[in-house]
Amino acid sequence: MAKLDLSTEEKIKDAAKKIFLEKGFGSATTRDIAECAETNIALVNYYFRSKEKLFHEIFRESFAETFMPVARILNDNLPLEAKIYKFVDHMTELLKRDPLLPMFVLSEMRGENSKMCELLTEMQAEEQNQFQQQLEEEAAKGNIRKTDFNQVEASLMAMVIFPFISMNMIKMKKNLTTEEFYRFVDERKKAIPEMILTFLRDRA
Amino acid sequence: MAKLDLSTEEKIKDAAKKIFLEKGFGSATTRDIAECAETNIALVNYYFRSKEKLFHEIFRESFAETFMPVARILNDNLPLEAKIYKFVDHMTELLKRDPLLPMFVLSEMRGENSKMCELLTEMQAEEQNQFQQQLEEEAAKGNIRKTDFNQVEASLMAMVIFPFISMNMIKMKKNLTTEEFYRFVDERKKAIPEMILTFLRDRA
DNA sequence: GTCTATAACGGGATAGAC
DNA sequence: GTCTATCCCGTTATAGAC
Repeated sequence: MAKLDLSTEEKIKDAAKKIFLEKGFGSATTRDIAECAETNIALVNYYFRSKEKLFHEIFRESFAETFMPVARILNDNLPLEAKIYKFVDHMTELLKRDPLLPMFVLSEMRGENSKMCELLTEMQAEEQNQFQQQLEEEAAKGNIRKTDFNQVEASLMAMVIFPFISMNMIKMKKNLTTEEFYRFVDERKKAIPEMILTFLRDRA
Repeated sequence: MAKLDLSTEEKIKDAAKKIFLEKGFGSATTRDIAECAETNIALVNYYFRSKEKLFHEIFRESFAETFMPVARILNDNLPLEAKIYKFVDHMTELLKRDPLLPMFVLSEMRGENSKMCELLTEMQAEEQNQFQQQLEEEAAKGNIRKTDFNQVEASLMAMVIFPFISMNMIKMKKNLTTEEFYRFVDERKKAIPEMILTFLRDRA
């Protein structure tokens, strides 16, 4: 059980991630986190100074270090079809490991929340949208339909991410176990690229 | 200004909806709500007994009375194409009036939250999926491709709802004002049915 | 119905011993 | 680094005057 050998700091961070992802900043308490990490409140503050600082660290790691690298697959140098399949596959696998991540990130950005927004703007300053360029070039060559890039991008992201955001609702409505839900999103690894590519290739 | 003539109870409910939708249950405080309704905490509790009771009332109204009726358009007796266009159009208009609604509903269902889940199960007990039957019939007739209904439904919902859940992120990333964002989702009223229908009609 | 005042509680943070 | 005890504040909820 390697988990028991983790440093206290790591145990607290793991616990904090679990609690924050489940409850969000507002509903999570430092007591929850301390208890879940099998220590006490004083140590949480000893290592991280405050609940807010701890939250920021979790948020940054979850978003910048976990989510963004996968999102950047769209900027890889790959043929269109392979790229879309790879993106959907990798993103789905990431979200299966961390299904609460999208809800966590997005729910903390409600109401023009200043703190998180700052974080994000600095993160994505670099972005360069190789994907947009690729779609335009393929359209110019007549290989695919001419489309509004933003619409395609939004639909792609939506189709991959949204099922995880509404996971509990889907599981309830369709009466699925977690395994069945994961089978469902695994099937989407094929269904989503199929829909997008069928649409793109149908030159209207 | 009809708003000033509202009964105190209505003013409190309106304020509560605004605050809860912005911050979620955990981060919203009764003080916020009272202040926003231009009264005091005592009156909030006088009319609604507790913060939690007030929340439940808002949640039920938002979901059952606002969201579900539009979702049920998929069970209307309409030709496939007209139905999809109507659904996307009505849902988009609903969400433009209440852009925080999906985030609100879904974020309160994290972590297998028992309270909200009960509410939802009783609500949707009736559902009968005329839409699924319709897709199967059209496929049998050879008018559209044979598909997995759950995948199509998930993609449709995702494409309509997800942009509102990630509204702040989109606005920031693409540097959009609220008006520009609304123009973006208005364009989706055409883009989404187009993608779905192109896919369905392409008999693989 | 509406307000002021306050009780009762819970949460974040810290002091200080070890 | 770790723990116990405690402070202090914000929050919910209510009692009681008007």
